Amino acid sequence: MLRISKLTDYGVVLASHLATLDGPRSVRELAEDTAVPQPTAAKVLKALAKGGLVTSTRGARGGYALSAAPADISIAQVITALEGPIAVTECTDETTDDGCSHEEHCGVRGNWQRINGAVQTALEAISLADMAHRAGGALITLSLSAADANARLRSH
Amino acid sequence: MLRISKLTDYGVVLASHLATLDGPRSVRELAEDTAVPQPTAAKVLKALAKGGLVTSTRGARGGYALSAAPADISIAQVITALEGPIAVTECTDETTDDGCSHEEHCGVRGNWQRINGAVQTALEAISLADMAHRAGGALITLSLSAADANARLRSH
DNA sequence: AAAAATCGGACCTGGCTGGTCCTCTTTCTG
DNA sequence: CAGAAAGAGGACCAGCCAGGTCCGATTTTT
Ligand code: SF4
Ligand code: SF4
Repeated sequence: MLRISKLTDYGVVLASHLATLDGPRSVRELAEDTAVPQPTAAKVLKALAKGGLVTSTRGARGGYALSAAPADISIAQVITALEGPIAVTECTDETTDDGCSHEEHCGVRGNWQRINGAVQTALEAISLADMAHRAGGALITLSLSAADANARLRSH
Repeated sequence: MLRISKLTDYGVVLASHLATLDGPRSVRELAEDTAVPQPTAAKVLKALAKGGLVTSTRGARGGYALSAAPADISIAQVITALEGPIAVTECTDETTDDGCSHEEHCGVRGNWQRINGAVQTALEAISLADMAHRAGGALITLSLSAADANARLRSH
């Protein structure tokens, strides 16, 4: 299924909604607007705050707000904040020194890492501003071109 | 993490390895070559067979072989066979009539579906032949272009 | 002082993933 | 024909983690 977790999805929803606002809002308000259960929304927002994507103000009249302009926050950041670095396969996760035993004699590994890179690049290119606008903004298109591929490789 | 399951990964490894061979091989042989534990490899190959990606011959001297040319099998097919249709979010899975309650008033849904489509297209474009060759074949490149995006949308 | 919020956890539970094993059936081979 | 080799088709289990709830402490406003 290649699915992102539901919590992450909520994170994107919450963040995108925040992108349409200016000032900080309380969890209750945000939860109501997005139809996400309050406790869950709170958990997600806490994680986003820990990731530095949103800023929180405590106390009465406190709440959450984006820490940067909507166009400057990518959904890749949201995903990373909620569920760690993007890694399609186990071996593409550089943080944990792996669990995949073979990795040495695995022929497909290199290609997976390139796929992973492509996905990551794509998600990094999509901003909250893009997501906030219905049917708006940039869309990923994928082209398959050996020339481009090699160019990309050489440039790294 | 956005990760594919380990079983699926093994499926890709096994299928890619099969792509480098011509005749059918037994599970034992394939497991040894790829360093995948035999019982697990058997399970994976059974799933691939059910998905029609590999053909099996029973009895002594039996085994598994690809059911088509390596260039004609995409890793998207492998993933689909192992873990169902590609669905980045819950609402992009058309088979199950959803679990995501809101979906109605969810502003980001449309964009997710486009992302999903892009990922799917990308994975469909990568063949086993590509994966089998180390550092070989086509690579996905991503371009962000509103014009292309709209063109793609209109064409659907 | 009281109310409104977030912070930082702990906590639980169900489902799923990874992995094993066993029994049947089919086919080849001697 | 008999036995060995190999896949088909499940059942089965342990561990993990996602999803979700809740509570006490802290901070700020009123
Ligand atoms: S090394 Fe190979 S088998 Fe291991 S996670 Fe990477 S692609 Fe999968
Ligand atoms: S409808 Fe919205 S909240 Fe539900 S799965 Fe799709 S993107 Fe996520």
